[in-house]
Amino acid sequence: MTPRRRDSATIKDVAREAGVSYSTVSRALNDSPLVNDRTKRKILTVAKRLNYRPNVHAQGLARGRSHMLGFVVPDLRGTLLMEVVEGAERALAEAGYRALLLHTEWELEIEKEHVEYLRSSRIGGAILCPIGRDEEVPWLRRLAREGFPVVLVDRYFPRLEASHVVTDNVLGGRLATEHLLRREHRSIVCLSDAESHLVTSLADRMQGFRETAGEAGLGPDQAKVVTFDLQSEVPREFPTLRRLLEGSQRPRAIFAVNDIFAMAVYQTMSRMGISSGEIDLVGFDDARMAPFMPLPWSSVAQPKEDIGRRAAQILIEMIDRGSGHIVRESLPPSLIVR
Amino acid sequence: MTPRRRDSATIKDVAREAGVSYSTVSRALNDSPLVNDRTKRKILTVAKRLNYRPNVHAQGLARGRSHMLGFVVPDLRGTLLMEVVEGAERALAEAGYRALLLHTEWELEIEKEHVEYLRSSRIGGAILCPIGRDEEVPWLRRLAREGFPVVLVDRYFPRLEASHVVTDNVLGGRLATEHLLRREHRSIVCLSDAESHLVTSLADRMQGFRETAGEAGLGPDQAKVVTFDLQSEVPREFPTLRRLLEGSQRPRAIFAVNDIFAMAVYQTMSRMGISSGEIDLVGFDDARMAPFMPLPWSSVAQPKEDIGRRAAQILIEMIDRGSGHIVRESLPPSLIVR
DNA sequence: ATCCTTGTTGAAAACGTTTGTTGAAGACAC
DNA sequence: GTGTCTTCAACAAACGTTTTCAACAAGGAT
Repeated sequence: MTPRRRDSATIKDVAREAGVSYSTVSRALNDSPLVNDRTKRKILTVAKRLNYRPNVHAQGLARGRSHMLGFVVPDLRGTLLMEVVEGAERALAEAGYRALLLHTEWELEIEKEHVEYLRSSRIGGAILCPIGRDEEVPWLRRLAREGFPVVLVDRYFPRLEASHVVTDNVLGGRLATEHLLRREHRSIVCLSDAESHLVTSLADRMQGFRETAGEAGLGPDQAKVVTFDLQSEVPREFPTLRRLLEGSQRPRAIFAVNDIFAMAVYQTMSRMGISSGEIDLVGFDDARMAPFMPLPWSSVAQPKEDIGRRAAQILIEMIDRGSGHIVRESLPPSLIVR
Repeated sequence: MTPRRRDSATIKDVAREAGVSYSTVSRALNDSPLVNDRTKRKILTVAKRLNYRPNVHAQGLARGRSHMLGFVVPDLRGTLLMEVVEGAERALAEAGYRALLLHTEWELEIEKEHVEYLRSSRIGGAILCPIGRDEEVPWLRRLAREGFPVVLVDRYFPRLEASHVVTDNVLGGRLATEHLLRREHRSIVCLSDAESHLVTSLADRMQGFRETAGEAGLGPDQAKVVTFDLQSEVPREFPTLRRLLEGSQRPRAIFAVNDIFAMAVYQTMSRMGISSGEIDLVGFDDARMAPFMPLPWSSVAQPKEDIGRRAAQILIEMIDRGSGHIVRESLPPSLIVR
């Protein structure tokens, strides 16, 4: 082999310099109790002087696992994942782990590739936000079955044996609805996505809405659900919303299951000349743009960073303890009143 | 060593199964010309059948370099970096590279740690968005000097021997100003940050503004620069802006050097009851929330994804070619008129 | 004295690749 | 036949760690 530029001191350099064998150096660096304190101190001094840093590949090879993890996310453009990733990265960094960031671009095929890559590259574990709907996740199932440490965020599959951390979306829907009830509304519209039954988080928010409205004695007419499909609406015109807001008996209280919808409502109101005082609007997600709006609306804030942080903690726990113990957590959201 | 669970077939399993030595398998997998085509095909078939995937750590160790790179960014909350990272990740993934995401949290000390980590862990290279102001970057300088492949994004240091990819901010300032001039304004206010002289991107935008205004014959009174410090303003009240917009001789054309400032202007106008038709506002960054505003303003859009993509390409080039060739690129922004 | 501890160290075998070197077999010219 | 070239495959030595095992010394109990 051609000699390579030596990037950094190795364990052998330290050993030679300190006058001990390199196994002793390894032990000293890993703070093993098998090495004398004086020797340990000497070795650490030498290591620092030589600016020794371990070769992660050699460590990964010898240990059979590494301190590298993976994030697999569709993308970061939504209102949630960027902060989740940041929170997780923060917690991981504190524990000495690093994570690869892999985007699936909302493609099942790419997701599968990334997951396979993680498995085969002896990466320690992963935090996933899968795009698959429930049952179309054979590789996820395989992953879990084979004991690869995985934590799902923002999504859960009831029948999948894997840890997850999500927002308590039922509670979120409840908070939003209670807020509107507290303001004396006896008739509330819940604005949701046409495909909400496929997305557990949205379905849960609506369930919270229905439960709370029901408990308050609101009938089906007073607690209506209106769905629309943001993609298929005429760009930026939202005919569905115009229809909803037309006429004098327009709703006075709207719970939008996410802030993108709330934004659409707000924009439509503004276009139709409806003053923002006329309708009580509650969104969900506490999107970054929300507080910047001229007349910001209230929103249910997800504990985004905490989701990431908890997911990281759980993952690290699984790795360090080698436990296959499954943890399912729903973190409580909070209502931001504006 | 305790026997470990065998995660995946190794090169030796393939060799045994195919009836050849494992060095031949390695060569076949790397498509070396030193192995017969028939043998190669057979080996590839067996490898696929056994679901062989190389162990990245072993490869990294043997090759002395890896296909893992690093992103080092302050955070992703701004208007730019998230998309840059996405664009870069996309380009890297296509080329078979993966990247660790490391946040510096705007702390010099953490940045230094991350950079040191990358260097010592034999990572292949990195895309950096450093927080340091110009000369306080000794470790960056060291990195470049030692030939570690690095590409800077969104920032450049004139005296640093390192590649970078940035937006052509001078051109951006020019586009914004020309837009306002085209709309017959003979008096324009440029709203900038109090610390803009420390940030090359903002300084460049202002330079573009001054140049263009000067060429159009606007005097200092007609092309004023107003600076304010978003952090220190009374939260959400922006007294500086109120003062600016008070009175009948308020500016009719404002170029805000970023969309956060544009948002602040918009919000203040709204609070003061100034109709949005009264002032022509141009922002910078094309922030995600901009198009959602009830009356969106125009903005200079940075080629965010392209910055990431180009940075990735340059980095890969440096790594694959082993060339220390320095590439400095300014990508042109474009004006989004709304 | 012998035999166990206990504490500390070193030698050496992994971990799964890449790659320089060697050698075998066949082709071809003499 | 012998010699030289090619083509291909096997051998073996790295890469930098971790970890098992054996070794040795010092001390205490028998």
